[in-house]
Amino acid sequence: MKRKEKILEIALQMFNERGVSEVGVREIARALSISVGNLSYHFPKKEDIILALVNRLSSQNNQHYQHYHLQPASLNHFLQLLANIFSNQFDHRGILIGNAELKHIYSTIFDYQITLQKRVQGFELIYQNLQKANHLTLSEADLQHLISLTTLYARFWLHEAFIDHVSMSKNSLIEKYMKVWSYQLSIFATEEGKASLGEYWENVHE
Amino acid sequence: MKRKEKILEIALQMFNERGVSEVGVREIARALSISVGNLSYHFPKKEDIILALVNRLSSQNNQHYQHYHLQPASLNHFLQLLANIFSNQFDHRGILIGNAELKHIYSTIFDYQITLQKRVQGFELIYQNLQKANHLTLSEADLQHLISLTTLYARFWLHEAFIDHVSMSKNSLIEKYMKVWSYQLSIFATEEGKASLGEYWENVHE
DNA sequence: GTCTATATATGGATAGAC
DNA sequence: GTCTATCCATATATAGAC
Repeated sequence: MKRKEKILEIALQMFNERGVSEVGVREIARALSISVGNLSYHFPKKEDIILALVNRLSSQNNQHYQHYHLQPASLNHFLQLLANIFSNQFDHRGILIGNAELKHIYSTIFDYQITLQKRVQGFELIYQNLQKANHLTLSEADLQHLISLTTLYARFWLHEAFIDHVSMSKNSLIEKYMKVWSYQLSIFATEEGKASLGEYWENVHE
Repeated sequence: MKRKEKILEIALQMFNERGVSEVGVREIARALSISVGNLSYHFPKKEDIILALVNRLSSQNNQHYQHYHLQPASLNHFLQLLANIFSNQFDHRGILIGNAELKHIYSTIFDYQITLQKRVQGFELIYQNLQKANHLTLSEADLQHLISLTTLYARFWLHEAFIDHVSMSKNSLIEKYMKVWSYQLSIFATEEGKASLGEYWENVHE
């Protein structure tokens, strides 16, 4: 089992550096000092490697969501959740960006439409609870708007970051994109909510 | 010259349907009823085809920007500009989505950082003029926020659309994503600005 | 589990005749 | 401009020794 994990680790590193389509199975095997045959024993197809990495990303994100819901709803905690997800996405950037096979892979793992629905419903629940906690003030239209923008932003900030700001560090990038979203949330935040956003940024800069 | 254009037209159509990486030069040649050698005569590398399509997209978008600036600044005209750009992007979706080579292509055509700067400055100018025209009320922070979100949204709505809503028609998709952005603009719009947004949607539904 | 070797397929790119 | 034929690289997949 150790070997499979090592393969995933090295493969992800190479995908991150050069992109999925630019990395061949021979190169992965060489980087691991094993043979192609051996690699094929563990992951018969290259897609199986990507699949395993996608699953890992997905399950890690789910853990972050679950952890969030154990806490009282607050914009501070919500930003922490986003930062964790952003960090996780960054670490898997190789398989999330410019990956033509990804769509096909998603359709093989699960019903993608259901995944999307769950994502939307997840943010809906979070925002509704933030409203109940008196951190946000949202009309129904505001809520739907925020959900639409959130689902897009939380997925594609990484694409822009990776294309436009290659030279920036992981932490700088996450901070940059978190600040934009924090600002967007502050538009709909109560005074209590704004204070909670402030708490997040105080903790970040310690 | 006729032949080159025909190649671009068919290639783009195939890229849109199946993605750049899934379409081979042999298939393009077959669809055109010419030989691979002949195709290579016009475009020595597959990348040259993509490059030509990227340039076409870029120059068409520039024309839309120029046309916008000939008109008085208004949110109505700005939405029209966005709709034109969205439409153009949709038509070139094959080369904009899931295209691992795109980043490399951009770096070969021009200094990409300068292109980015121009894009940001372009939106800055547009928003500043909309403020002068009394359609938007923006603090400096609002302005920067809106620019950040715009540059991201105007590029990646297409990715989300293509991944999540494959079955929707071009017009429905553009309307869906335009509505979200219209709502975002309305947050910062004056009464006059909101009326101008309303004008746009009246004309759309005629 | 791991190796070497090889079969098979497919993709991009090119050489040279017409 | 257009063709045919071929080269070269890479991916999957498998056989069989250790």
